[in-house]
Amino acid sequence: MAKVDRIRIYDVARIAGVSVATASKALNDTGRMTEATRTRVKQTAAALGFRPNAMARALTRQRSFTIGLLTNDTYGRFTLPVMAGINEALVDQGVSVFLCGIEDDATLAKVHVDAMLDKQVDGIIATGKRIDRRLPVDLADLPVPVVYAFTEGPADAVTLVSDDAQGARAATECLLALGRRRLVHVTGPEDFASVAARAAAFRQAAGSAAPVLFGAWSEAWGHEAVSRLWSEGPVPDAIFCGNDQIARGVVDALRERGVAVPADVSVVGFDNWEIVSAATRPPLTTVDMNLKELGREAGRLILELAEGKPVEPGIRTLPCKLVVRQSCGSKTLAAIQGEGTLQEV
Amino acid sequence: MAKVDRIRIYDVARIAGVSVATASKALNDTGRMTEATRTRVKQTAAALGFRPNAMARALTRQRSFTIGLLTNDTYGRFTLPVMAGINEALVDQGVSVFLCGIEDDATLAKVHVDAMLDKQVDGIIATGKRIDRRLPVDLADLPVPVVYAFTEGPADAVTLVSDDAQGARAATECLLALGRRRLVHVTGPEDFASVAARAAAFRQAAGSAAPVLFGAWSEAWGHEAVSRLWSEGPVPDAIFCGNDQIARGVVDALRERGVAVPADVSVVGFDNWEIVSAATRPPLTTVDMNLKELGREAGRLILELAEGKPVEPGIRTLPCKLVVRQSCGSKTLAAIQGEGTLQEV
DNA sequence: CAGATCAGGTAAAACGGTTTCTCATACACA
DNA sequence: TGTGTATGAGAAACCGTTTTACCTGATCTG
Repeated sequence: MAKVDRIRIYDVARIAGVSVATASKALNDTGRMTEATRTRVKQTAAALGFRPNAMARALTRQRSFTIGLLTNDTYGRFTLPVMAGINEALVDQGVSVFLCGIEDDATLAKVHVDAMLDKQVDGIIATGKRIDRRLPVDLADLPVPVVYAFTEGPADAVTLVSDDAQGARAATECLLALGRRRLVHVTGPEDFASVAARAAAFRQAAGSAAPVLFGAWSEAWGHEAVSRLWSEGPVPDAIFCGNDQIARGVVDALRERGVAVPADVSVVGFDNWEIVSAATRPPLTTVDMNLKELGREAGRLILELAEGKPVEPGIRTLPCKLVVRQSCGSKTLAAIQGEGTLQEV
Repeated sequence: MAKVDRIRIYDVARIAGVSVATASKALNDTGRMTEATRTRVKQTAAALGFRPNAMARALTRQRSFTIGLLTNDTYGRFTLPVMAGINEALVDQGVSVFLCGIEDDATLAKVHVDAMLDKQVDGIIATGKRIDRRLPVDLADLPVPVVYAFTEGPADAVTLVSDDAQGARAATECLLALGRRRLVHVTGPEDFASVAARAAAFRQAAGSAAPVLFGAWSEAWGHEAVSRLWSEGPVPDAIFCGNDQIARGVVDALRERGVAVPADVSVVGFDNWEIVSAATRPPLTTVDMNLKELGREAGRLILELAEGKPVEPGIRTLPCKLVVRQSCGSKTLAAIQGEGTLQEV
């Protein structure tokens, strides 16, 4: 930690032999001056390693090149990829991200939002772990723009979600394309909007009589569902699961029962949570919600809003893509479905 | 998004009938004035909802109340808990955190560090996914203090790591206390410092003849290790695993082999990665590295350094704690070991 | 050749606070 | 009554940029 005094624009100006005003304009490509002067200043600045003080700049520009990211997903399952995307979209615009983890604590959320506003963020991205729940804080009437990503916002807000229906349809159609006919959907709690959307899309593609089993988002529920399915009626030849944890439970239960995956039964998951989907034996074919792209889009949008550009409010739906591994069974599936939303790995 | 002009200290001063200077001093509890004046100003400020502009304040104070968090752990396994701890330590000090994800990309790292310095961060916390690797950027000679948490730093830096040896010892001693005698350690790649430290501690506690199997950090390796152990020499009655993924592979392999856990074999993991350890059947007894506490400590330290207080450089080791679930077998283990580093869940 | 235009540059005023000095006033003391 | 000293408050400088307004020559126009 070397305490060196930073070079100020004042130093650059003095050494380049111009006024501070000229130096500023030269460096920002504004104002009028000979090209010679401009390059001379720029070269001097570069030689001295001048980097403008962002605080001082923010003070006059009324723009801090900083945005706040609010999340209640402390586990990171959904937030991490979103964050990666946001960062990717913002880093080369020179925008930094304040990360604020609020765990469903309204007071904490308020503290963080206030701190962000004090620090003059140019905008806030709100993100969560559930698409149909709001963060425990009201972000309407803030003096800065807000983008909601993977969490519910007010009706007139800019909101980004992944297309649950399209993802579920892709999964179901994949199973049908493989020749499977007795499809079952084993999914999470019925009160999740995603659950309802995926189930509806499943039924639409697989036939309204296709069974849907609601339960918990856990491996244990996957196990239980299998034992229920195999003890009751006709056994399915394909199971589409509401998330990868359930799918893993299903696959494990089938193996223990001596049912071959994918030979006897095809299984498809949802989320593409690699830690689960890649460790399953066999690795899971699953629906990827493209959360990183969703984050990138959120970054782009908050930037546009921060720059005062108009952005159409409303809910934007981003497509999911099916990631084909081994649990569904085909190696030529990509050939069968020629869609852009499909990805062979 | 309501565009309301923020209240400035100027407004507070005018309405309270004092000068800006007095207002500032009143609000910051500095300078001299009658108590009456001070409270009047404070009340006015509160009534108006005045919140000082952090940028302006940082400009004069030379302190931004902002720190940067640099990480290459994009997966979040280790960074997330650390982050949570940092946040916890900093939020009520009014300090915000810039999150910078750099994925082993030196150029990206440099960009982020420069951006952080431009934004006048008061300090930087570097964190990673591996205790014996450095981030791809040199943070020595920075004009701000740096704390290294769960990543390697220069010898004269302030570094925080968890106590691998103590954690491994706790796990091994737990197995011994349960009456197990044929202990095996199944762990990750030999070139990890953590692996070496844990293996050494294991051997020290279990006897130098106790076998150690090095492999990968994966469930698959856990499977393979079991098949190797059960095909070769005498079978163990306790397996201490280098992480929870290996442990889960081990437990699954044992179940498939008809070996009862914990009746026949006790299994202990490492990391307490809940998504793995809690989903294992039976749930894993495992070593928790206390990463959140490590984060909290990192937050405290960077704060002290930022305030100019002296902090003894060197490596600080934080204790792990054993989290007892069902895979090791005892329900009265807590009674056997009376240590403070033990936690029943 | 006077007056208008324009190119190139600078001084000074923001931005919103903090901090250092200075200055009345009141009070104690000789 | 004159002098020295706390005390409370304000004026002004400052932090490091950007931006506005203005100035000075040079060129153009009629």
